[in-house]
Amino acid sequence: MAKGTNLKTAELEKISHLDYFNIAVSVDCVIFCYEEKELKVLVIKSDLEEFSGLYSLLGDLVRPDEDLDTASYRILQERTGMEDVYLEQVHTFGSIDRHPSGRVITTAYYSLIDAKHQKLRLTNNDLHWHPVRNIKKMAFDHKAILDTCLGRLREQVMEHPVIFNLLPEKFSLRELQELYEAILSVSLDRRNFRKKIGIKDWLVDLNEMEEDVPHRPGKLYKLKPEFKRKTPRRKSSNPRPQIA
Amino acid sequence: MAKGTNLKTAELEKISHLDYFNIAVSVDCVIFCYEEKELKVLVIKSDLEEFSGLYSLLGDLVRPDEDLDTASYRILQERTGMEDVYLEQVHTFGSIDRHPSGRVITTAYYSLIDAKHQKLRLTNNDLHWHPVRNIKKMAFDHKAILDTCLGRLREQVMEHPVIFNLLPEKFSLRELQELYEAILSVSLDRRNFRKKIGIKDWLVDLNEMEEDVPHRPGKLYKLKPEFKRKTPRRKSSNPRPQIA
DNA sequence: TAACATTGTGTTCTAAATACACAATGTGTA
DNA sequence: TACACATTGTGTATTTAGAACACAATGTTA
Repeated sequence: MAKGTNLKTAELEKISHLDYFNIAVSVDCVIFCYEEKELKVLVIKSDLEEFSGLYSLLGDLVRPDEDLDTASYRILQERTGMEDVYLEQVHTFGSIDRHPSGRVITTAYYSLIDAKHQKLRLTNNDLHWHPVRNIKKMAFDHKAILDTCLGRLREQVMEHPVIFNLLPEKFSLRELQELYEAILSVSLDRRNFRKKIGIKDWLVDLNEMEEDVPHRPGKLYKLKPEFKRKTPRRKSSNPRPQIA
Repeated sequence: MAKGTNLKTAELEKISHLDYFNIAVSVDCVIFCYEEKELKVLVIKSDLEEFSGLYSLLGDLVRPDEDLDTASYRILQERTGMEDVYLEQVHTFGSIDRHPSGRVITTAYYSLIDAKHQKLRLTNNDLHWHPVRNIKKMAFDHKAILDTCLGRLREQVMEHPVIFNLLPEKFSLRELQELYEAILSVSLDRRNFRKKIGIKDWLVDLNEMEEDVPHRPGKLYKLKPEFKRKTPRRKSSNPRPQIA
């Protein structure tokens, strides 16, 4: 092993039934939605004795014939019935003792979906949307995974038009602002918020109005199509410098 | 597997010698240093037929009894002889066919070290520092790993005092600016650069001057001790909002 | 002692962030 | 039918950060 991952085929075969392969690989998905003015995450009751009563994230072992992105996409599809979702890898958690049954490393993804479009397989009623801010404790290291993904979401939200994956096609600026406030746990000045969103030039004015609201209706907007990217953004390796 | 990673011990044992464990887990380290006014990366000649003549990053399989972080730290120590290094996880690469000899997923870390303090095990003379901007092609998917890590480094450099891990304890503002310029591939205005660094309040003026320079010597500075963090920063999950 | 390379420093202009108030519109209800 | 209510839509003044830009002083080398 002295030369890194430059394993020769023979070497690889020699060790392939030894300890080196006794690490299982899984993915876990932090699937966010926005419902009742709250950021929620899809969780399921843990069926391990050790974690009885606690919730866990949705995950699965990675199959030998699928890559990590495919595995997380599969989980998302199985659970939400949705085809076209925003999904991004965040971090890999690999502590020795993170899984009580053996050595399992897991790669965490976060996903943003529109609550209205999802059709949960709720036949299994352990599966449900849980408000993120109420969650204190989870099975495994899933609370740490959730926190890390929430941190990443908060970073992304400032700079990239990802948040729209949580909203229906048409939305008012009030709904958008409430969503930012829910994710960031802050309150924002309405005029400044509108100015800033305006500068970003992400939205199209649909010339339609809200309906069925018990107050003066607001204009409806949608995201400009060129910003609808469901696949993970590619990080430019040549960003505009911010230093001097 | 329908309940994610909630594997019961029995389930785990049942599958533990089946295909699910036929995925090997490795780490790869993108170890940067700054030498001769260039950003360099530590590489080694690939010893696979398929990649003859190409360089690869330093990596190794993760041992069943070590964390991912521990594994990458071990590689770093083995190769550079250094004890106290900056190391941060970046991304996990899991394409099915990324390794010609079998299914190997790898978690990439990047590391920043001071070229002067390192004692390379150069007995193996395939191992060397290679200028990052010359590298066009590498073994495996290592060029993509390098690019991703360089992208992360560029992001970090703007906001966090990580760059100082590439410099000796004492440095001049010119050296610091040249390092920023090397990493970001831009040229910066000297007065604006100094103003911006001043605002950040990262440095201590040592009241010492450069020596042995063929021109007017500049003042020497060092990083304030409270910013010396070798361990990965913890991402706050409650950042200051930048929206409105 | 002159040419050279580099240090150290400040102002103006522009862009973005923040703080803040009032008239207009549609709904619900007395 | 008119009033209370909730919310929309809009602009200015202040502060803060970024960008562009020039010149005298210092130490080295030839």
